[in-house]
Amino acid sequence: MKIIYMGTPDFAVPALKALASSEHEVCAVFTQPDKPRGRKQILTPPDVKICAQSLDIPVYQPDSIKNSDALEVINSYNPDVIVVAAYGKLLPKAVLDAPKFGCVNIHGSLLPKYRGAAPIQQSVLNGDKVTGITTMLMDIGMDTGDILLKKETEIGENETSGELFDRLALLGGELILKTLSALEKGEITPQKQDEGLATHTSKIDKSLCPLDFSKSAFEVHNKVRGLNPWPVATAKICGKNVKIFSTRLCSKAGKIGEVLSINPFVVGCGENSVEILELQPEGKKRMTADAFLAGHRIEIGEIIE
RNA sequence: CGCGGGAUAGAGCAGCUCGGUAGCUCGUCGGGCUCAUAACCCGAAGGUCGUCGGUUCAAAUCCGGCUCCCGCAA
Repeated sequence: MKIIYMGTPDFAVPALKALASSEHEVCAVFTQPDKPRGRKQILTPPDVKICAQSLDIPVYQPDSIKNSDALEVINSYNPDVIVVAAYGKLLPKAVLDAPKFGCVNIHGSLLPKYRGAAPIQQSVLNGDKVTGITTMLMDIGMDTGDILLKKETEIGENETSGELFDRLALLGGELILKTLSALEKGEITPQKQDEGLATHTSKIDKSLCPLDFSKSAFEVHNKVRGLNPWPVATAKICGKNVKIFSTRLCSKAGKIGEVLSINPFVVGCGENSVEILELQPEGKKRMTADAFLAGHRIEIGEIIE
């Protein structure tokens, strides 16, 4: 099939690669405009653009996909299908209707659960045991289109959003190939989503970062995993903001926020406790809890916020 | 010139105001204790104090330039 691919971050790269090395033809890639990133605000191209360029696929970065120019470009390629993965913009009806097979989205959850912006982080934040990838025929709504195929995967007890992202991105690549070949042969009957089961996720935001040790250890641990690698959960230790990169569940019991042990570094929660493994004080580099404690006099019984 | 923290032994920190012997915790190595140990005791090795220059009898410390790392904001 002749494909136009739309995607932006690293999550969308494996599927693009999978398509490019398949029997299908990726004739053009749409991605978000380069954006300033990092401390120096350097203009950085999206990962999908870098990948597309290395594959010698033409790249388009319109500010808006809603104007007629974009539609003209799309029509000029006369695509059989548009594949969308974390593109970052809603597509207008004219674009949805342009390709013969419509627009197929690769979504990082088992729809209709977790429609919207951050399904992968949300599944980790909620401590789900299972998640997956869904391919669906896009319609006007936010992830409301008819479902084509699903692929489940288990979430590890200590798996971070970043790790899950990487795995799901690869699964997405596999699933989109299956989806397209089945779609082409007419072997798929699109399934309506069950609106009664639908849930929606909003964007992840830094206001989620501060840890609340009055919550159960499970919830604290899920927050640490779910916000890694971005924006990363934080706690106040020795009066400073400290990012908490990784934790492990621990069954010791103690007061909320109380340091229960120094080696390992265990902090009491509302229920049970968590062992802090890796952290980063503001202005410092990321380090193990061991290293941090070597230079900071923290006593057993001290309270952390 | 967006705001701010930082660079000292393999790791993490103190020392800098007030210039004068390189310090702490951990790790490493050796020894001891112990049925045993990641526990405890004794000892040792390991640092051009980021870099270049200035002031000074004397600079980790005071002054100026440079490089690199990081947090916030975006």
